[in-house]
Amino acid sequence: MAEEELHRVPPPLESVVWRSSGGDLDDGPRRRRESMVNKLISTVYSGPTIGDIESALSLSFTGGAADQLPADAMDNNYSSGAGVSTAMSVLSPELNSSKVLTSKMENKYTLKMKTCGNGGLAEDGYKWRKYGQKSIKNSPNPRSYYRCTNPRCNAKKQVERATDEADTLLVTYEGLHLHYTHSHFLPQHHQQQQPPAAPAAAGEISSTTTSSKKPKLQPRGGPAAPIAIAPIIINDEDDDDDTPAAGGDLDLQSSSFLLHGGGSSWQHAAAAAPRRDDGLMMVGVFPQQEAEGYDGFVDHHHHHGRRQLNNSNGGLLEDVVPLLVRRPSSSSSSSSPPPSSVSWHNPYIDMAILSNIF
DNA sequence: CGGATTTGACCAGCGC
DNA sequence: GCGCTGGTCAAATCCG
Repeated sequence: MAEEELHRVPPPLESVVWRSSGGDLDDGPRRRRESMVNKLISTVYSGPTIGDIESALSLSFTGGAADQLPADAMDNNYSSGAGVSTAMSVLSPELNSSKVLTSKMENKYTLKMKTCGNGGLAEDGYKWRKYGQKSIKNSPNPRSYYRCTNPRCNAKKQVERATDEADTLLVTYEGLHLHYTHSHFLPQHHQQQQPPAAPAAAGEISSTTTSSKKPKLQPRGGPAAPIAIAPIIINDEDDDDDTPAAGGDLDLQSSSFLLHGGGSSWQHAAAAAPRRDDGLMMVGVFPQQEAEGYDGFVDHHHHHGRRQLNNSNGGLLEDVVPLLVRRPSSSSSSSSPPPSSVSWHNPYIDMAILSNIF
């Protein structure tokens, strides 16, 4: 099927993970931001949520703080290095507030993603099974329906091409993943065998996880190249038991992650992948609506004894930003620099968003 | 041979 | 009530 030819592996990501606002912040904003970041930090990803991001961003970026971001970071084509750029965009207002896309279902949000020429798709760390496809009225492109293969997970997603932008995909996620991303279960030693060069690693991932016909995150026959997809792994300075997460201590190689405070009530949290000629680029994360019934939600597979961050809005962070952002494994929790000025060098990251689309 | 995908059928919700 | 539409089911098919 032609639609499956598009499947691919996420492109390599550039280093700089978190852009500070230039390092000249007042102590107040800095403290607030550090507080925010610390809040986000825990040793093991324990399911921070959209609400976490939103609250965190509101602490750090409201009051015009976003203006303090580097100009390039404010640009849709934020560039963090030569040959690397990331992009974030806001869905058109009608789409953002679309009643069509807004479901009664909570935790439903849409990713607007842009393919970059290779016709490929990034993985999102989860394994999906297609269970239907429908032609949608007034749309030349069919909509595909996917369900998470995890039996205890009711997460679903719908994928369709944007009618106005041939290279743009609209991926609507619905429901919560009650488990780690697929890659989280990869043997740690696999992940530690990650080659130091992220681009090469990404290439290997691409070659090993992409087949000519039915590329899959984890092709049958076992895990291929170690994939470091991930929710944001946050380290809590106050938490000494900085034991490795399920995914192990991953060196973040060539990663790029950016939380961007939006101007609206919704703070867009986007994991920005570098643009690559043959890559796929996620251009935005847009919740359909604020979820309301997931207060107290705890993913028992995530917390590992760690506190569950406030989850007022529901929606696992990994659903929104399926990234693994973890400081280099060599760093201990006690010696790690304050995350507020996170600039991890040689970090490894593997962003994955889409899978099994067209 | 087992698992994933395809695809027509079926069902529910909604508007008229 | 009827028709339209979107979402899901499930048998057939495909593929490694």
